[in-house]
Amino acid sequence: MTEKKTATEGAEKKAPTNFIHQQIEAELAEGKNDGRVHTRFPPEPNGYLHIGHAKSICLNFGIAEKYNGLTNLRFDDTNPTKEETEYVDSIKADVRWLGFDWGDREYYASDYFDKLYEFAVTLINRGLAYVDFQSQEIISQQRGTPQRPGIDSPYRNTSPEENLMHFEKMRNGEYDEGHCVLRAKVDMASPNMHMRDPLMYRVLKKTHHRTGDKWCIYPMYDFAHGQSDYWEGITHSVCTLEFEIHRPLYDWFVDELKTDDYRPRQIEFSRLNLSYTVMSKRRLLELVQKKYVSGWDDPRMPTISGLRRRGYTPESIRKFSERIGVTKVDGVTDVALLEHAVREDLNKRAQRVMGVLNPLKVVITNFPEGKEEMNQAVNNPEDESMGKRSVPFSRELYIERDDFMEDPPRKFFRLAPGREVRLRYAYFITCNEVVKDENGEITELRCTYDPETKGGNAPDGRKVKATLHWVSAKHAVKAEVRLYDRLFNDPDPAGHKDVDFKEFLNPDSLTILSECYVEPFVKDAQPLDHFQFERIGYFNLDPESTPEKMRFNRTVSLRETWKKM
RNA sequence: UGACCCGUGGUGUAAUUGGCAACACGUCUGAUUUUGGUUCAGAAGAGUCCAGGUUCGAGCCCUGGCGGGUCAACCA
Repeated sequence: MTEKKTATEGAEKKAPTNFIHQQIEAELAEGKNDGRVHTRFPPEPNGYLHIGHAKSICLNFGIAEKYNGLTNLRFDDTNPTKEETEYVDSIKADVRWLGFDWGDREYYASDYFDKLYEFAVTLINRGLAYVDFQSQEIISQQRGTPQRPGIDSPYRNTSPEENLMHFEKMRNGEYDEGHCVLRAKVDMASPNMHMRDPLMYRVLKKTHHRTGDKWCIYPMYDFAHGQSDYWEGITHSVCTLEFEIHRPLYDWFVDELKTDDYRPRQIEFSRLNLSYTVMSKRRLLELVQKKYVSGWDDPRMPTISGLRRRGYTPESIRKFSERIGVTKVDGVTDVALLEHAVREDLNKRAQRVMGVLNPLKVVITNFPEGKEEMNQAVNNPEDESMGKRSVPFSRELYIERDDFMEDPPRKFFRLAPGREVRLRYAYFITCNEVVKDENGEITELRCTYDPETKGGNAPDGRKVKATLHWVSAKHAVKAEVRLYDRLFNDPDPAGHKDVDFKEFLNPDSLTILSECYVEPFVKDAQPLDHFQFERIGYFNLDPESTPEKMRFNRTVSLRETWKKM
């Protein structure tokens, strides 16, 4: 239930300072905005949120928390051809799951369509906007290149009256899609392409997920975003680097709108790139649509929903976001940092349990047939309050195939012929016989146990070099376990100019083990419950798991310092 | 041939705003251990893209290079 906590709980008020915090503090010192700090998280509802968004969410809500401000959730829904309520719902669920609360400040760019329209009319009246009837190609040509200035559109000096009439007609649906657009009259010679008379409105005869068929013209993002921030009283518009070049345009629009000194200040930071994965919504959408993964919440996806299903906790994601910091340098963050964050979190909270992934049968020849014993096991050595549980022991067990070697190398100190090891929380056992089938495959181990070592300690003080996990064959729950590996083989799959990122898909990113045995304790587990399978890794119960066929996802393996040679 | 942004160990960040480069991850030792986990102790690894300049002193300031990124969607 700790996952229900809001991010504002906890006492770590001294969050690491970054350049954005520094700028805010400098402004606060100047008394800007009357000391008010107000941020926003502005996703477009055209896809699911990913870990990169989590960074932004943590940053924005973190700023508000640190400086006693507020954060709005605003959907930038200016393009009805790509946006859907399914995405709106998933985004809200993900932000909440991460532990953040936007109160009643849930906004939509579409809330401002009327005001935006009025503002466009104002700009037309001021001679700062005009309707252009040229084709997309011509407009694009006239815009020039970054190196060469653009040239004026022949419609650039149409009178406000005429523009008004045309704009009205656009709104009334009298012009077809693509027939004309409304453009801002800024500067066709600007070195900044975005200032070369950018589009404000286009005709789109599409039904909008919120405004229905009320409009057949829709504002461009660039014409809506800055004003939305302004109307919401946002003081700091934090966004990613690629919008840096848009900033002068946003400022230009807001300067035409504002009535006093207040203007949102945009600050850009570098988006998160994680090694061995892709982070653009376009590519993630492609993976989903072309079925390279099972969906947006496939546990291999870097989406919030994927990470959740994989077994990541909100706390671990927030901790990760905090640790990677915020800068303008764009690089690639090693997934190892993310993995460390979950391990650290899960180590402290995950219920320990024994589960055998690749079973090898063990018969304890001197243990009476039909006899059963219960052993006490610690639920979490990191948290005594989690108590203990009983684990059944009997004559026939399963151990991990990897924990036995017939001809072990020097550094292998698990079970081998003639060798004694400890079964965790149970007894010392010694392997006496290796049973094989006609192919030479080991099918069973015959061992003896030492009754004196009950609980796992020898009264004579003798030691064993290894402790194995095990499960009683008769009592075990059979389960399916899904092992996940990185989705791509390349550290930067999207970073190759001539090779499609899908070329780097890892064919072994999912391994399904259908015959695993877990101790009966997990029977009552609920979807998403976290466990540590001792000596193996962290797992959680998949939402599609059923009591008849339990399914676990491996979140991350335990750190493994022993390397097989 | 343009404009803007960025360059600190392998990776992500820090450096009291000009004072002998710090932290985390990762890696490698060793100790402890009924999880080859955790924990603990320790080590290696950058002299801050390069070259000049200012200064008693530069990762921080200036100049010029070099390298990387972004920008020419009726996408956001």
